[in-house]
Amino acid sequence: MPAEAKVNTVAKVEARAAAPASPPLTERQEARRRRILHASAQLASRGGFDAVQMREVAESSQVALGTLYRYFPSKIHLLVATMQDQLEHMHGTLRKKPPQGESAAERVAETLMRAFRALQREPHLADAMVRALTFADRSVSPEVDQVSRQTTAIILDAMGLEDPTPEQLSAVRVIEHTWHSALITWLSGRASIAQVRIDIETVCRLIALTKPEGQKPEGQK
Amino acid sequence: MPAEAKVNTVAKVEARAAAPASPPLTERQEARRRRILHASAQLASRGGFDAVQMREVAESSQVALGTLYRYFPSKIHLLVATMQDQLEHMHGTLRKKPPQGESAAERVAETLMRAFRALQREPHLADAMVRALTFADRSVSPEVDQVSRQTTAIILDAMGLEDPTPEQLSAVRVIEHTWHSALITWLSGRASIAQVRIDIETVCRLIALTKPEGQKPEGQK
DNA sequence: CGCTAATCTAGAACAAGTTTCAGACTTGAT
DNA sequence: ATCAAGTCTGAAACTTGTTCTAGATTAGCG
Repeated sequence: MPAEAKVNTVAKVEARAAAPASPPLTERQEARRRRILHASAQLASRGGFDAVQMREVAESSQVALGTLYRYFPSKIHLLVATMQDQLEHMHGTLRKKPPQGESAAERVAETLMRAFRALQREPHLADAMVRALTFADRSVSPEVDQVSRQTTAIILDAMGLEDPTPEQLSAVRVIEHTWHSALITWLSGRASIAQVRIDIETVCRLIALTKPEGQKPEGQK
Repeated sequence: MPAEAKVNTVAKVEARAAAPASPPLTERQEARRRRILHASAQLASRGGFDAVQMREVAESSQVALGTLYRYFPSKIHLLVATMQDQLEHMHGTLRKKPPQGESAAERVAETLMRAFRALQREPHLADAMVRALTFADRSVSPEVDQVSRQTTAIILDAMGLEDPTPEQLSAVRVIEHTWHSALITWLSGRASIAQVRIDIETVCRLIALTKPEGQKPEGQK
């Protein structure tokens, strides 16, 4: 079925007519790219950020070092792309069984906790991806932004919103901030799993505050 | 006995804020340490994280490379210590002119925005410190924790709280998460200064939610 | 097919963080 | 003053991310 567009991490950022922005990849190139991402995720799963060594990735994916750098201009780019990959997969998984909570806040918290549990199964991989994400400098902005958009989409999905208000988008941004930072404190051993849950639940309360005026917060108490 | 006391885990220095009184450091050692931190901040101010090169720090502070590593076991340790230094200074500054807002939320937001403005004056230094902070792994946990405690203290100061409830501490943790993560998005050019302000103001609204029930939220609306 | 440009490969080379080592220097105790 | 233990220095070595080069392959095109 040709309808299967390349959902790949290669941003479908078309649009520019004149710009040679998105080169169509050959079969073999697409295969190389997949091998590289697979090797990256595999090495990351073993030993986290430090275990993803460019020479090893190149060898594992049977590609020359120079080629690896042609596909991903830095280790950070590679790991952020790996995260894009995983995020897509997770978004798909989450879509299949939407959260059950009554309020938007509950659903978002449930969704994030589900994602958190998935990360706990591969803590080293989580380490590599999250560290890369927060360490990324300006040269990786487009890719990091893409990850951010994907995360936003997941949260908005959980909220069940079509077109959020600016206020709601602010709340979502703050939730993302908390999510990333809480993950970091967990990964570096400074916060327990329980504490991450509390932080997520706490920040999700913000959602109730941003409801369009007519609605009253669906809180408990 | 030992000559110049063991500097090894110089970092495990008690939680004492700015106590040059108790450390087991010689005069000359204290001076070395200060030279190193000064060189670190200076180089960071010029070119950010990348400009802080251990060989340069060593040369600038007139210390052998091996000695630098004895004082700060890694570049990350060094930069986190630099941040501790700067934070102390900032806490002192903030104490002198406490924020004016009526509500706790307003005061915290004002305080963080003041800190943010200070960081904007030395964006490269901010880059070096914040990147180091979020990139730090478990081996730097004690030092990062110290920075976190200091930040918590600043926020609680702004709230005017003596003994916060667990709920309030959760809110403060979420505010810190947002603060760090928002800084990162700003440093990497993915968020504007205005957006950081909005995020800070948004998350500070959480404070009103965590008041012990007796008290009415001090906002109007 | 034959050509040209782009891509890929192997490997060396470079850069910066980190480690190691022998020898000179300090310090505090005897 | 002397000595043992701990510290500092200078320099080299090692590690891993990144860049560069020359030659082999591949892709697209007339």
